[in-house]
Order: sequence, then structure tokens, then C-alpha cells
Amino acid sequence: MHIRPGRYHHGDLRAALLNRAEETLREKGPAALSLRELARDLGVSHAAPSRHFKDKQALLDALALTGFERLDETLKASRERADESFAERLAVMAHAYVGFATANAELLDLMYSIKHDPEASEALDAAAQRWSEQIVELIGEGQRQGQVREGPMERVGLPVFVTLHGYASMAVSGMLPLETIEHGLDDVIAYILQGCAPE
Amino acid sequence: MHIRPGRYHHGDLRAALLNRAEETLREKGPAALSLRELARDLGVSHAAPSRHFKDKQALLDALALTGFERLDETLKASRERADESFAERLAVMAHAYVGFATANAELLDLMYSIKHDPEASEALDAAAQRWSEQIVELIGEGQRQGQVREGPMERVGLPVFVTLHGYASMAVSGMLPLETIEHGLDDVIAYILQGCAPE
DNA sequence: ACCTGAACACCGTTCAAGT
DNA sequence: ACCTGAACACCGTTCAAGT
Repeated sequence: MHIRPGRYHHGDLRAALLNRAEETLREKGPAALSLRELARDLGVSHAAPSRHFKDKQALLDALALTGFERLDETLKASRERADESFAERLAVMAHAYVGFATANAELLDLMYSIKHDPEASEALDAAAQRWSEQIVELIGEGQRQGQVREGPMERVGLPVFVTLHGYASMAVSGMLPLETIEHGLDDVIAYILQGCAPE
Repeated sequence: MHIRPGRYHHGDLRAALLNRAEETLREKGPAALSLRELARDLGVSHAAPSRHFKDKQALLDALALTGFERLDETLKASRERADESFAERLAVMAHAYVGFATANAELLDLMYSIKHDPEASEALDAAAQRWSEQIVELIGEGQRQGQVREGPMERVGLPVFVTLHGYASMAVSGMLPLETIEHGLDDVIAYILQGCAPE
């Protein structure tokens, strides 16, 4: 078990905790996530995690943060695969977001869960803001190409944002039949295009 | 403490548990909800709840179900306040749904949380389906009035559904600034109207 | 039928103490 | 700096027993 001799069991217990937490979140759900079991899985004492996360909520917040970072990377990568037409770029981003959401359902739930601890959520808010800015850029391009109505971003971009988020959220919560998820997104994309087009 | 003599402490412990659970959910969040504390609050032993809910998840499921029922009533009531134009009816329903969501944020989160216990969620699925049928009716009226494009409901209604749900979901999760929530909905309604209009 | 009380196996968190 | 071990106050769940 000598991953890095001279540094106890782990070279990076913090990262190991986050990785393992995401696995059990995915496999057994949020209710089954316990700090003590995490510590057991990693072969450290049950008190060890407290050196890296002040409490369980801090670990969950950090986990949600990594989710936003990976989402951001996923969307950035997807944009390089898109051509220059607004419709195509919107479609690529929509599929990328919904794909991430369904592939990481429990994590997405955590990322958007209510923060009843109103401190420490600044970092999360900022991370959520960052990915919404990818939509802002997309909408801006659409406006320059005349595919999207003029107006301030809070008014023009918000509807697009909530539509994508709503689709992903419904898919994740299991309220949409699986075949609807597969075939419904293209209809939603067409509706978004029409909804934000100049009149 | 004789609420109903001859029937122990409570006339209806089940209902009392659900009521108290919703209060603490609203006031202290889902993490603070414990069966033992619920029992303590109601003056019964900690084992009493198990007579009415086989485990904690069963109580949460029942609570979510009451949420869907109240949502359904709220929406039904709102429809009586609307005139006959599609735009007006859509606006009334949108405000009613978003109003319910923000007034019952934690409960809405619970209603749409992932069911990692895939049993027993049939009743919840059915309840969610019931409120979506109110949108189906609305869309059907819009189609008959020529305000909404023709087509099967899964294709025409789904985009409207996910837009409203996405807006409510963003508002509930705290990702939208409060003033955006207030002023943004009317823009979203206009966008929905344009998005599902005949081309 | 409905509830109690004790018991069991688990938690999260803290804190002195070790290396 | 990083972790351990014991301790504390809490859980959810079960089950014999009471009324």
C-alpha cells in the first residue's frame, strides 16, 4: 500500500476522498455517502477527512465544484467541434450539456441542490456563473449573425439557459421516459431557435 | 395533551408527521430532517413513526407526493383566474408554477430528487405526470386557437414543460439573482409563445 | 391497532496524543 | 503537517412487550 512512501498512506488524501465520494455518489446515491465509510474505503482513520474538509457539507461543496469544472471543460471541448452557424453551435452545446447531465445525474443533482448553508456557496455560485457564460457567448454570436433577437443578455439569454437546464434536469430526475430523452432534444433545440429568433 | 382521547396522543400521527416534516424541511433543510426528532417534536416514542412509514425514505416519498397534490390544486385554481386567450393562460400558469416553486423551494427539490430506490416511485411518477397534463391541456387549447404549432404532444408540449420547469428549478436552487427571478419570467413567457408558435 | 423501551449498528464531530 | 484512537451525542431500524 505504499503509494508514496514517507507521506502516510496517501499522497493526496483530499483528492482521493473526492474521487471515492463521486464513485459512491454515482453507485449508491447521496444518502449512502458517509465520511466514515469513505475513510474506511481509503484505509485511513475516520477522523482523517476532517483535516481536509471541515465537515461533510464542505466535502459535498468541493465535490459540486469539481462537477462544475468538469462541465466547463466538457462544454469548452464541445465548442471546438462545432462549425460557425448558430444553429449548429447551439445543437452541439445542448447535446454536450444534456450528455454531461445524464452521464453524471447524481453529481448534477448535487451541483444544483439548495445550499441551506448560505456561506461557502460563493465559489459554487461563481462556478455556475462560469458555465452560463458559455451560453452568453453563444447567444452573443447568434446576435451578431442575426439569428437571435437583440437585447440585454439577462433578457435574451435567460430563456435559452433555463430551457437547456430544464431539459437536463427533467432527464436527470427520471421524470422523462428514456426514449423521450433520446428523441426530444432536437425538438427542443428547434423550439429554442424559434423562440429567440428576431420577430 | 388530549387531542383525541382514547387514541393515544394523536388522532392521526401519520398526518402530523408529514406536517411537521414539511415545517422542518422548510426551516432547516433536508439534512436536518430526522425521524427521531420528528417523533420528539410530536411527543411520541422514536419507534412510533415506523408504524406509518416503513423507513425514512417512505416518509420522504409521501411528503413529495403531498407536494405534487398541492401543486396540482394550485395550478387548477390558477386556471380559473385566466381568460380564454392562450397567452394569458400560459402566463397565469407560469406564474402559478414559479410561485409555488419559490414558496416551497425545499419541497420542490424533494419532489424532483433522484429516486435511487426505484421501487415505490410509481406513485410519484404518476403525480408528476398529472401536473404535466395541465400543460398538455393548455397546449391543446393553444393548438385549437392557432397559437401553437400542430404536432404530437410529446414534441410540442415538452419544450414548454422543460422551460417552465427549468425556470422554477433555477429560481429554487438560488442560481438566479432574486431580482432576475422577479423580472425575468415575462421575458421567458414571451419566448415560449414565440418558440411554440406556428412558423 | 397503535405505541413503548431497550438494543444494535451505524453516523458526524471533536480533541488529546502520536509520528 | 498529517494522522490515530477514544469519546460524545446523535442517528435509523428492529422487536419483544405493553394497552
